[in-house]
Amino acid sequence: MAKPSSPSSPPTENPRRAQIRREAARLFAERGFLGVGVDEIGRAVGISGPGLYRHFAGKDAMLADLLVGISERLLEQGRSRVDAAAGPREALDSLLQCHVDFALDESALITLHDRELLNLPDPERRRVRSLQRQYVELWVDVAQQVFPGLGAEARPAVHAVFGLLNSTPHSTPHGATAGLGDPGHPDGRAAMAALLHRLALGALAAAASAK
Amino acid sequence: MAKPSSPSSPPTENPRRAQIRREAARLFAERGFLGVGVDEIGRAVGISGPGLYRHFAGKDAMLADLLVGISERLLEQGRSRVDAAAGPREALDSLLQCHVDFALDESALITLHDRELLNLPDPERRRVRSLQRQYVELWVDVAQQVFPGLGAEARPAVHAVFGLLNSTPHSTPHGATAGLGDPGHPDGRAAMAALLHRLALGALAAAASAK
DNA sequence: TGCGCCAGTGAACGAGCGTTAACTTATCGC
DNA sequence: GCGATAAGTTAACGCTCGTTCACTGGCGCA
Repeated sequence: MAKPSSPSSPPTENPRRAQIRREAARLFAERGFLGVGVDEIGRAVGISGPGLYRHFAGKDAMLADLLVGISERLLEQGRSRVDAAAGPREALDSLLQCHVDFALDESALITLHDRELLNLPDPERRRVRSLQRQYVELWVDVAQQVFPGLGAEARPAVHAVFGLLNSTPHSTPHGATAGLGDPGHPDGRAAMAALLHRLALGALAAAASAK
Repeated sequence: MAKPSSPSSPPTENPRRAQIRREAARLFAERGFLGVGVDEIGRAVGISGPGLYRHFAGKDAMLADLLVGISERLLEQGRSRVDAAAGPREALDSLLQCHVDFALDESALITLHDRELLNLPDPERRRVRSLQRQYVELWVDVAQQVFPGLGAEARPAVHAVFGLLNSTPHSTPHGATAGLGDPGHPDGRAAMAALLHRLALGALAAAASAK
């Protein structure tokens, strides 16, 4: 009863747990939390259905683990980037690069992050919401310093930019880069990252100018 | 067996059907297609569960009706706006205004539009996908005319802009305008529309310049 | 060697859901 | 007035799904 609940990273992390996390994230992102059965998750990792309960307290616990994890990492990395930056402009670029990396490399988690909040048990949902709020706050502060013209529109503008950045999984279902060179080609990823960076900066700049 | 299936708009549209559509869209957007039961939809319109089957062939048919409807209206209105425009720049502004109106006024449908494609029966899913593809194509053509610098990045850029525009329901769950004046105030909506317009144009412009 | 634990299995349970069936009531054209 | 039809009702069926239970093979360790 005390085993399957885990602090975020015990000294020796069970590899099976990591495997389950990976496959569950992929399946949840593909067909939705309610659209995937535990038997299917089990089959994806080579064990069958109820065997998952040796590693997670339940299906809810898997989703909670994924969402709390991604929210914590986003906020933590975002903060460290901002702290390490020389000025607001560098901070914004660093935040952007960090978020784009998440969107491109962990698109499944990014998808879940704003799609499956509802299916979270109450305490974890509050925690994730709180982390998300702090992350937005971080962006709003930096954005207002770089673009003072934003004013009260900073927060909705930042939300919209998140929508822009997080849209990548929608247009490129499985790591393909929609029309930007060969999908598997490493330059495809770089081109997409650069494009997202430019789009986001251009959006914020436009929102801040011509009121 | 021939009654509950409807062409898009018979001369006299059953008001109960419209009511069911409205409530189902709201509930599906709030908690996901698989997260709401037919009893709940029935209760929302004042009848109970199986009574819905007098108006729709099944739960799937309700979702199909909603998604095909919004896809058709988006494409149809988009095309007529482009055809009526004097030039590419006016066409783009008109497309933007049209899409922003949809995002703000029918946020539930916009949410479903890219979230619940998976839960659609196969023929309707193909139809919706085809309509969406044509709608994207419409945007890509116009965007490339206004911003020739976009080149091959036009399509991913347009997808990203859709993510930006469609993010409004995420940040403002129920018609509230996150931080832009009073939520119910008519100016809140106008301010949000103008902001989204500027953000989208700025993003495209930035993507097209400084390659 | 034998004891205990870890990871996994298949069977079973209980709840919830979409759908169907049988039946009731009100409305409307003739 | 009267039968047909539209619009609901409740009860029930069948299936799926998350979870629990009893059990088992393998591995480390005294």
